[in-house]
Amino acid sequence: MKPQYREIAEQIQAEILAGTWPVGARLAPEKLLAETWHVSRFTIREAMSLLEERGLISRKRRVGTIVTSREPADVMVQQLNSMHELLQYPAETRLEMVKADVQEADVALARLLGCEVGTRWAKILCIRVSPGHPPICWTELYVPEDYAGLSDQIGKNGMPAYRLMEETFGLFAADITADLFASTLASPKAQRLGVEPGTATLVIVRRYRDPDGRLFEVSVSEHPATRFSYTIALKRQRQD
Amino acid sequence: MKPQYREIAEQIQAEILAGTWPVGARLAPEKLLAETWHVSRFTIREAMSLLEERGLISRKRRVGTIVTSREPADVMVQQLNSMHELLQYPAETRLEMVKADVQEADVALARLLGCEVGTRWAKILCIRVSPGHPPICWTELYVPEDYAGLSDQIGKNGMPAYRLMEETFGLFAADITADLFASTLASPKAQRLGVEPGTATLVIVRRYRDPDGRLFEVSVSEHPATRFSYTIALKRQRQD
DNA sequence: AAGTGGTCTAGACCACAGG
DNA sequence: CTGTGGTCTAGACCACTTC
Repeated sequence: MKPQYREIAEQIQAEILAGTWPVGARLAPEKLLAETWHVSRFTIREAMSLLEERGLISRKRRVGTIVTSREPADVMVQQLNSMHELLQYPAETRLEMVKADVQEADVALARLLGCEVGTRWAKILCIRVSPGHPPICWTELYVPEDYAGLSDQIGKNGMPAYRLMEETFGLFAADITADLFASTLASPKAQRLGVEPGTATLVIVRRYRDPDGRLFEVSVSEHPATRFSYTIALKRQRQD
Repeated sequence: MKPQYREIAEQIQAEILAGTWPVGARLAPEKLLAETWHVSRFTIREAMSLLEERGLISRKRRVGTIVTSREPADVMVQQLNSMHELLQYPAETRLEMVKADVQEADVALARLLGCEVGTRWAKILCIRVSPGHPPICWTELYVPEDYAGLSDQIGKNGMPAYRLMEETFGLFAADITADLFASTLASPKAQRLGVEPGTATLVIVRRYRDPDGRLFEVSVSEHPATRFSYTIALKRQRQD
């Protein structure tokens, strides 16, 4: 037997899809809906929670319930036991610093980082190594000049750089984006990694932002082909 | 003012972390917890919902509430308005079929597809084109032999292949994984795409499984460098 | 038979956005 | 001031699992 709140959610969802309540419209208050459907407000609230989960409505205290979308969002969930899985490097690998300096963002760097031209960034060059294996990748870390002290911490406890930033400077990575594309490896880096210049590489640009959207770290990693692959696993839920 | 159910959830979470209730232990029934905390069962249930969301407990009707993890899972959510965003090809692009045949999985193919050696698969070769632009990528689709009829549908309505599979054969892609790595492009494909053989490419292998875990489509796409990049955006929530 | 979480009722008070 | 969703109480019945 299907619970009432599911039944009610489905019917309201159908009505939203049919356009009975267009996007932007305000639904009747919960109390009134309860009377209309001849159920208690509790049951209505359970139904509303379902619709909210699906991204169809937005509920605001003292304001009301607004229709925000006509069709349920297709929600894909990636669940990680720890953020480390986002990085996907084996635990025994370590980041080794090669060189650190400070530079002003020119047009090219500003585009890469997604920042303003002229801002000053600490640039930390590293390689990721694994005992008994060839190096995994070449990594360039960019952090705002104020956080240049990060370079002293690289490789500590095997922690990834963004975690060091969180611990050292009290930041929180609330929003992470990763861009992945193919390129070829320039000569000095190729030498460091022990491969031919011009080798195909997987480039991953990761950008870390705090809860206010401020960019506080960008890492650019170049992985020679065959040494690394990146996996994304997503689950999709049926809506009903 | 923090609601009571949040307060209670936090304290129980702290106790789980401290090991007061180890993984596998059963929490007191909701009714008893309500008495212990001097609140109604509703408030306890709200608290339990929070803990369940965080993956700390599992609730089963007529059985009880079991501790399933000591620390909250770091939940990263990728929300897509439609599954098409997973594919990330502009809407005006289209898949064009080049050739279709059937082949038996040898060791190499079985490894690529993540299937058993000896199973038979329809192999459909395609290129993804965009009007007025050079081709975007070379795509090889593999589907179980029973679904070989898919090849007649390729490019229809501009729908991605997995959607055609869903519509045509009543399947549902509940679980999708994507592997990304760099490679170089072999000669015949390079010619088709109008680039030099040996050009660096981004390879994306996508595997689609139905709710029972059965693999029903694998696509292998090779994107010449500079023509395509893949973006992942994740949000992380603080657990209190 | 006893005990469990899921569902549901019929109330209540609150703080504050909006007219 | 009114109306709103968020929080909360104190009950209830159910279907099924476990004893």
